[in-house]
Amino acid sequence: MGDNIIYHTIAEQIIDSILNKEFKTKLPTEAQLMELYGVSRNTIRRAIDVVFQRGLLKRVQGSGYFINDISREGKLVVNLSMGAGNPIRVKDSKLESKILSFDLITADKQLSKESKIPLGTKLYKIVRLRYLQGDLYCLETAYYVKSVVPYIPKEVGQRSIFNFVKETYDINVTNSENYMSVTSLDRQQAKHLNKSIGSQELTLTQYNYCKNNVLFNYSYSMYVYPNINFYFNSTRSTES
Amino acid sequence: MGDNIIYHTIAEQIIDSILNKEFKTKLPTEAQLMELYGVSRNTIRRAIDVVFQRGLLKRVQGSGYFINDISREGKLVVNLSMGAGNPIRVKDSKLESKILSFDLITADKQLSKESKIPLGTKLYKIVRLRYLQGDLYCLETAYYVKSVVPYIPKEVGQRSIFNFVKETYDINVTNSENYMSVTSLDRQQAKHLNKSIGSQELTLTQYNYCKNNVLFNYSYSMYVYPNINFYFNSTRSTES
DNA sequence: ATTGATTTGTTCGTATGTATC
DNA sequence: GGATACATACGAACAAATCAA
Repeated sequence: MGDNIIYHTIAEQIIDSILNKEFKTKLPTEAQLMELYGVSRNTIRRAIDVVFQRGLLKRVQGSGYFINDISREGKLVVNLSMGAGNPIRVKDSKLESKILSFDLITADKQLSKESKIPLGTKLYKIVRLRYLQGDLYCLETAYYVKSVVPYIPKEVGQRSIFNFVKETYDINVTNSENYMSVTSLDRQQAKHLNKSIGSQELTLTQYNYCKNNVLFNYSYSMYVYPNINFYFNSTRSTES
Repeated sequence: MGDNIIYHTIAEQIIDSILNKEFKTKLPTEAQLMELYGVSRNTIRRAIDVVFQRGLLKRVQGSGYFINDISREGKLVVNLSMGAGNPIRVKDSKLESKILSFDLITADKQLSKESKIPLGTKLYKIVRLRYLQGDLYCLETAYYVKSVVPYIPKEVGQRSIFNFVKETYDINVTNSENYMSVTSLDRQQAKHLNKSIGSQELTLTQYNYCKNNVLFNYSYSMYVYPNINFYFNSTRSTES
């Protein structure tokens, strides 16, 4: 089940400490963290790298690691660097779903072209409306590769499919490719979202890979939650 | 000027090799790269990490590093993991600008609240329309912190301000915070972009930091280029 | 189907450089 | 200037996944 890779588990513990406000403005120093977790400096730095890549830290040489505040005045911020399955990592945030369709399909030419999933691949196709704290959040169309995820019971569609896949098949997301765009609603989409036809909505298209870059999920979601913001962090060294 | 940090320069060379199609589907093995650049395995792996974080690779244990194709059928893909200053890293892509306003201002309460830039900070405020290959690309409103970037000549607004800042003050972007959202155009914005008032447009808000996390740029840009997609890559270890 | 070689992943140790306080 | 704290780079060993014989 779990993960016995040290730096991963330390990273998760540091993240939890940040979210639980045990670490408030600054992380302990590397030396203190080495002491705390009983590992080498390299391992601590690997763990901190992970936390940093989640967009939770600023690092200042000679000074320390400072905890990032990514909130925006009056806006819902979804941290995409944090994980697609549960991007909103707040204790009391409740995400509910209403299934609109649930099918086992075979990738046709159209889908294959738009998604690059090989023609003929067997997929679960699940369309659902999602609600955050009772408010309409997004319209999601998700495909799961059957050869990786052999079976999804329909009831699971009402809660987190990622959690089900994790608990049942021990499949974790290790890598995601994300595309943000705006798309126009067609008649049916508009109806489901209580919007007018042609309305431009923020759309996130995702490819989720599990261990060793095996694709297990492809999805696109149209977000209608008011003032929603997708956050992510990027780093660069130098440019050519 | 330049950067004598080995793994950064190796990373840049690998990226160039990928973009120039010298490496086509796969990177050489770590052992070969160690040989090629005459450095230790750790350093090669650090360099590869950088390339990976740019969203250019898939890594498969026991097999190798595979080059990612992030293109999408009939769509312009901007790789945000790659660098905000020049996200479109193609030789013949030409980005031109038309300055709408250019001012030296002081952060007021409103700006300070929305951007978290301290009240009273002296800033260059530059509003411009940007054109990609002659086609309207975005409406950008950018603020540069004067204490970090002492002077920007107005003419520079027509080309890359990031390049100017880099060449003149040796300031590089090392970290960016990005927020994607949709915003409604006000009357003036609509006029500049040839859209109707209230039209919903894809908006990227960015905070760009230079060495040791000093903020030097804050901006928001509304993108109207048809079918534009913003790509970025995210990785996870395990989830709680 | 097993083995063995190849290739990437994790973890340790150590030394030195550089920015901040 | 000195102490603290993060950054870079080397070397080494073993683990785990893949691939080919």
